[in-house]
Amino acid sequence: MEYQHTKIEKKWRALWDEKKVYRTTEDEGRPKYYVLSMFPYPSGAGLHVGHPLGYIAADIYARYKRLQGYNVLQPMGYDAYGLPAEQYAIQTGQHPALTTEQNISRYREQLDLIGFSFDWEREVRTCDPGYYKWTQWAFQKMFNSFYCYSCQKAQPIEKLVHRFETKGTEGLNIAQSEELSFTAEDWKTMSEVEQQQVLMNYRIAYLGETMVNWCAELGTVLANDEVVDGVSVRGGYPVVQKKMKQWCLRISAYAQRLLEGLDTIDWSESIKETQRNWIGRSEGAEMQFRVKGEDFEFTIFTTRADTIFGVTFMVLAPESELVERLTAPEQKAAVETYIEETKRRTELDRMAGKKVSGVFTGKYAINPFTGEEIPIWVSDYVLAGYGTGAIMAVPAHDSRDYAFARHFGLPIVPLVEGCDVSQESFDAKEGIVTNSPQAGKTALHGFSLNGLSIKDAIQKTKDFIAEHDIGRVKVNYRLRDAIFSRQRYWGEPFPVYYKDGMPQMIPQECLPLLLPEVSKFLPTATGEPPLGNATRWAWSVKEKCVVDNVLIDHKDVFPLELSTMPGFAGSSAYYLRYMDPRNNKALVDEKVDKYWQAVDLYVGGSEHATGHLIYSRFWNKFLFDCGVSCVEEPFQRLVNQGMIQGRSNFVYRIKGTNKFVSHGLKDDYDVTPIHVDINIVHADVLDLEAFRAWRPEYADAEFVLEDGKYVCGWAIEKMSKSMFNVANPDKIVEKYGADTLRLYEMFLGPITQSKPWDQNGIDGCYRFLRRAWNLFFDKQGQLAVTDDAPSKESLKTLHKLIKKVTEDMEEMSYNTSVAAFMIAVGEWAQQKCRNREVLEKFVVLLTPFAPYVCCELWQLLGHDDIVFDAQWPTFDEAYLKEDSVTLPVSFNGKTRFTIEVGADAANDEVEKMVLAHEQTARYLDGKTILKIIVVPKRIVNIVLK
RNA sequence: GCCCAGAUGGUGGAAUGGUAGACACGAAGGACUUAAAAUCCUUUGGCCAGUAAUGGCUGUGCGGGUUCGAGUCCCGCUCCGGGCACCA
Repeated sequence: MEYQHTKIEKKWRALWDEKKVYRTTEDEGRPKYYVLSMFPYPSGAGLHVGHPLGYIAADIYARYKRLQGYNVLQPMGYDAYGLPAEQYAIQTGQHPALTTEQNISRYREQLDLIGFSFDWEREVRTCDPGYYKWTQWAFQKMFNSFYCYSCQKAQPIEKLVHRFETKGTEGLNIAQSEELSFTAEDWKTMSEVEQQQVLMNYRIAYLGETMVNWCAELGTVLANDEVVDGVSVRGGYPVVQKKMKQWCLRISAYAQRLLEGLDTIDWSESIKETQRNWIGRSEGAEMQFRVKGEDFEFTIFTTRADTIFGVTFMVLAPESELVERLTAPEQKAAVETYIEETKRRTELDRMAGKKVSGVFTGKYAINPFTGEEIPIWVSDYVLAGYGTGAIMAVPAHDSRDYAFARHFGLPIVPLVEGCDVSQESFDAKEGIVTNSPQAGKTALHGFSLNGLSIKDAIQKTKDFIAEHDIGRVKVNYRLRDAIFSRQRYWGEPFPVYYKDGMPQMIPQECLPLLLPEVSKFLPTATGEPPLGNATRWAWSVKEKCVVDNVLIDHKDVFPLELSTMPGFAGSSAYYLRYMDPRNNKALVDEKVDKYWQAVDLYVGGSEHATGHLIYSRFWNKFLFDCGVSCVEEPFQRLVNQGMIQGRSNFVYRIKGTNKFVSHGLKDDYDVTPIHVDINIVHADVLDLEAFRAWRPEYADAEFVLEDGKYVCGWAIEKMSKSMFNVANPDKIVEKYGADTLRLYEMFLGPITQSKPWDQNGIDGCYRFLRRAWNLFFDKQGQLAVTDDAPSKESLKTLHKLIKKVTEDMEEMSYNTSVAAFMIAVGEWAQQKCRNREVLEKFVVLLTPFAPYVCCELWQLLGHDDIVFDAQWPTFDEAYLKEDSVTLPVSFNGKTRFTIEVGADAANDEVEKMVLAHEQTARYLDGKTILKIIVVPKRIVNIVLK
């Protein structure tokens, strides 16, 4: 029988489906394992070969775990909300739900071909009301919570209300937008709206007026991770800073836990580092500076408290509220002009220009240690959003302060022994501190840092600051709260209405609040988000929401929130929903959650490092605090698959003609390279007929060939439709089969690495499968498996293979496993091994990689059950042992002769043998042995004096 | 500027401190074939010597070091990729 992949794969696809082999249920009797691939956004272009890379790797692992006896959960779904479908809707009027639905069907078709062991009964779609009900639910829970720093967790807002009623803000240690201070009495006299406004300052999901990234082209605000280099990630449109009232998530409250959690999870160092950078923890101190001649103090943040004696000026951010307060009348005009100027410069200019600019406020601060007067300046190199928006400038030890001091001729005072600040600042945090003022000249208690290392000096200063009430030790984070509103249509609607201008949560029993139909997907005439176009908009599947005897669906009395949630909302807890996707009563049943716990292996792209992977961790920690998720970190192990790039092919048209010249001869002509569809090129050789048929303008193309062939040029580029280099998995499955595609994608190289797709290598994997198949059949095509005792060699080959593949599994170095399979099959072919025992185990080993052909072979071997229920074989070292080993013996590194010893010979045995060897005596003539090094089974080295 | 990860044949890539280049592609040669495809076999890091079997030298970005022995460990560079960035 010949290996017919099409027939086999068709047969088993139907059988798997019929027998529901991938259905997973909770089973207390078996250990669980949760494998998850990041769910895709179903784009119109369909899957290319890059997409399944991670899925295949995850699937292999899932199948391996199952063969090892684990109860494996491996679901799949769709991240269905997103901008492309909406942009498409704006252009064509096609409802995004429809486009999304079509794209999903296409994705499903493609995914089904490749033979994944997904339990499709657990499929989720973020745009499905049964799903986003729980996204809305989680949002409401965040609205109704605050973050307590003392107990390090989220708490219900009622607790805070109670606290305000009894103690006001006294001794409060919780996450907040700004520091408020009031007594219990104050609280009680506040109106309800005032109380709501106060609570907004503490809620984890809160409505805040903040600087946001506004993208005019997309008509929406964007989160920090959606903006790179001043333009939107999607579309590359310019983004400006704008103050707007928006829903935000107080993710900054979780900064420390997000940081600490990284040490408990098995993720690549680079992605952890990316998250650490993004969180940006910096330990320092806040210090108060008094303003000269006034009873007014302002606070600065510094990580270099030790440099207090080198402060020669202060700088305020232009946007800082302090600027107005700290501008002397005579400088008012100059400061205002400067601030106007900075406003006009966009974020991008500020980054690109890096021109030193600033203006003096006319006022002076008092150095709390020395009493010195320090001029206060305003400059845009200080950011309003970080720290306190004000700094103490130490030009000797900070390059930005240095540039500023040089530009404006301000003094520079070095504080580190032996440093040279004549050309540049000394930013290093190493060295011995000097130049503290002489005792007596110092304003405070003869405080001196001289002779200390910088590290010790920082600590000493911090201690001093705290003791003398000059300031306090403070940790700052770069991580900002996530802006949670988008002025778009295709997203989860907020379950929020407004009463007296204050947001109210739609009653939980009315969830989900469905996304309304709109007449058009653009903003309304009055500039409201697209949801403003809806006429009937607050409707619920269950019942109408009535408040104060008025239907909430009443625009004028209870306006609804018109923004929708961002893309990351739906993807933040989907792994929990997979555990219990049809549950109507809870996001996930407690018992079910206890069983599946968290994702054991998560596979996806590293581009989500500062987006989804942070939001999801935050979201899960919040749910953990609420007792919904039972594990604090949602993804225990993360593997980032690399990107697959495209390998484009080119033809070379001679300018002004319809004549194409082969790659090797192109230098003899004046040519234009043109991208050519890689599907009509095989092994870089162009199919001339297919090319003529490809496009009408090439119908009568002429060719200049080399060796009778047209050879195309090539280049590695991003895989994209416009470069005609998209390798389509369907086509490969058709030609070679899904098993070959799976093997080849893994064989390409380590999965974590980015690499170009090279169609040319795929034959090798196809050949391997055919050879493997042929092990089971004789020349006449009859099944030729025998029950004879296996030969020693074939067992050795087998156990070598089991060992290698099992070891590779944990590391997911599947490329070397595939190589091991190839070697084993080669060896068995040579050994003429047809032994059932050996070949059966081989089939089990190969199953995760090539499930179709293995099912077929397993059946041909006479099994009634499916190979997925087989047992992963274990290896026996005994078969791998050699009887004897040949060891090269070298003198001072040069090989002289070899000896043969037993495989498990001890070192001293080998040594004795070497010494007894007659050639040893000859070499040693007149020399002394310094040392004999025996490397077991490898080499013997004798060092001579 | 700071942080992280990497650099091995024509190509993708293998190598618990122990025979570098597994495996695959590509290339060259051969077998079968009218021919082609398919399949199979041989060779394939570089240089040198030899008719040949073979032997020698050299070789993992560059320069040092540790070691009997380094692609692997340490120090210093160069280059490429990724992250952060007037974050005080």
